[in-house]
Amino acid sequence: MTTVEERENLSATDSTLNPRIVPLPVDPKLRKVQDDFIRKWGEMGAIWGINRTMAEIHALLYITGLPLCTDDVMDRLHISRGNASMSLRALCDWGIIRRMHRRGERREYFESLGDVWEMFSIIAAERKRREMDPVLETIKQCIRELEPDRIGKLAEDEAFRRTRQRLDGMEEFMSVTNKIFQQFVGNAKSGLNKVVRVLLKAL
Amino acid sequence: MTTVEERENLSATDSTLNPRIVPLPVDPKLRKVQDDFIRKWGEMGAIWGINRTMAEIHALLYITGLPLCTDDVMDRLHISRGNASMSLRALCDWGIIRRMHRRGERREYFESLGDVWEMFSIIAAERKRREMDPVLETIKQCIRELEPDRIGKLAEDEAFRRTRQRLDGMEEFMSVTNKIFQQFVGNAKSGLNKVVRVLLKAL
DNA sequence: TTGAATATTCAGTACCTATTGAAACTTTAG
DNA sequence: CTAAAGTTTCAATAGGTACTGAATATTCAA
Repeated sequence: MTTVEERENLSATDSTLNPRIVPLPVDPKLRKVQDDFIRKWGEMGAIWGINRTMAEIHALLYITGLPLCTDDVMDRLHISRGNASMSLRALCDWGIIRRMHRRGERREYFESLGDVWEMFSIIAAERKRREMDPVLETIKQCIRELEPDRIGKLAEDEAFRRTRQRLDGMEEFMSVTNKIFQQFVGNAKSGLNKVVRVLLKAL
Repeated sequence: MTTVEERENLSATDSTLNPRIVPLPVDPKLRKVQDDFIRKWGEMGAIWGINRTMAEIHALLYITGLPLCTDDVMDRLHISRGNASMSLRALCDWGIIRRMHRRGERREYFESLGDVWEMFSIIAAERKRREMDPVLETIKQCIRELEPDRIGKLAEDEAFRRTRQRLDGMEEFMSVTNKIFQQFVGNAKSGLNKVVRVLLKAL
């Protein structure tokens, strides 16, 4: 971690060189709260299907509400440059953080989306696409392969009937779930979206 | 895997000893369909927060709709006794498969719940308890720690205000989500439950 | 109580994912 | 163009989770 010292030496001797927008040292009380949040968010990355480091970086950007650069992230979370770089890129790919250029600055900054609803919509959309859609496709394929014209008189066999029944149950469930996701994901640009408003009113 | 042969030799010489309720060999067409389903379900275990083997065992029990014993599972999925035992127990703990005794039989059998809605309710309830509740608790704790009477005049500081704002946004989101889960989980004993019916009507 | 059938546990290992850190690459100011 | 700043890549490896299979425990019929 020589980079840190180097950078701090530089700022000490010439504070206009490589100035970070927000110095990392922060009021200890605030910092504790932020760290608690970051830790928990990291542990719970599983909910998102995201690994710990990615979750922590996101948590840091979200909770501070500031654009931070790679070095800020490295310093605050004690992770390597490579890790920070890859994870930041992955978060950008997900679309829940964004790159930010500052006029006249070389360094790139990253900031989190501020709207939680939008963030979760994005995540939901992506996971639906990656995880639910393929399963639904497989199930439909399975049902097709068990259609009577493919299996002939075996269609009456007990084992076939049971399996087809189970496939039907699963298909119904996933189709309905899919539709709901679609809605949630579709009009979710900001704030409580339609799905949620409908539910809150009705319950 | 000597166990398999031993067991099969036994059945060959004395078919009343250790009879498995359903012989594993199954019509190849049906078997292919079941295997496709099992494979995909295993790959997608992540959705559930469950590992591949557990997901595959569950898929097998679900798709066949039959009570199977540990050896059936081992043979069909080519996994070790230890693995089968641990995974079956974990699935029982989740509550999505059940142990079954057959009168006059020593061996234990396992069968999957048949109602997909009930299964997912159970899973949702468990994940909410394990994953969402602790995060919400942490967030509330963070908000408490940033209350003006704890941090005094710092409450007006820009950094504090931003962090508090972010915490509030997250809290709103998670509280609402939590309520919806609660409903889904509460009255979900069977079939399309209230939450889903409300949504389907409204959308 | 005994022993055969069955079930569970767990130390060791295989396998896989995440992380590091140094080298290679890119960009821009001068 | 060159040097300095910044970014990305990737081989090596650390670290963690899942799996095996033999040892141990449990159950039940006789």
